[in-house]
Amino acid sequence: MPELPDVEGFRRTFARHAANKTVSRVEAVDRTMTRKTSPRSLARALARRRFRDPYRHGKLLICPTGGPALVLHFGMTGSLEWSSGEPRHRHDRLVLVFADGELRYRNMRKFGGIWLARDPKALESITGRLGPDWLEVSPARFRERLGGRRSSIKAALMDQKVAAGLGNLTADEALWQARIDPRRRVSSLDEREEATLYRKIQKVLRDSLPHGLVPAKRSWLTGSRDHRGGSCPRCGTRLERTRIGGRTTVFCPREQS
DNA sequence: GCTCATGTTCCCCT
DNA sequence: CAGGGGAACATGAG
Repeated sequence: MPELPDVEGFRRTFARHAANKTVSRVEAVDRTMTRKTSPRSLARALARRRFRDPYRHGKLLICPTGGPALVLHFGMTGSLEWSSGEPRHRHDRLVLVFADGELRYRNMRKFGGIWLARDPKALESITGRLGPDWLEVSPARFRERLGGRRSSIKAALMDQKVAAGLGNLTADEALWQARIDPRRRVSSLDEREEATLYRKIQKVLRDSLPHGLVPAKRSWLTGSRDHRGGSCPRCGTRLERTRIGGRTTVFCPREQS
């Protein structure tokens, strides 16, 4: 699931249950998921620390303590679950234990990862490869960062160095709403199309935020993309699928060309 | 058995 | 060097 709206949902979960609270201990850390640290170092560094308000950069969730910060990436199947009694799940890869319950980082496929940033410089080494967060980037900055690319527009939107947070679903959705063919070269878009695309991306993200996921709305591409033989919610044309950047890409061949 | 999956990275070509 | 294709990663679901 995790694209920007999903991670924003996880941020809210963390803020509600873990921020301004002290972790009593850290358990069940899967050692194949820790990056540049080990389960033991992580547990030692976080135990008895008090979390501050978490924030998000693209698909990364950053959880500062005042000392080290916990950084989570959810890959394709990650989530954050609060529990005050239910048994743990087999895919829980990290458990933060608090006095009133547990916050569990769950991740079936184990893409993504868990980092410990001991100082601002270490944090910068984790986030530094990402472009600005999509909810913060201005239209001018977007155009500037997009400029000069020779790739398809969809590949550029998925590239987290341009701006961070879009994924396969949100990229397809915004391109469909903007009526732009995902296969087009970035250089072929005119100013008006770039402006429309920017607005649609912002709209897709902002409309999704309250749900904490990208909703499968009937009026959106998301509502039809999963059915075999699905049709365009606007014009009824049979949707087409192809692969761009290694990912399934769904679009309306009539309106996006 | 087979295909496909909302992410990222790395290798090999062009 | 930029970018595309494909594979890899790990674990399912249908």
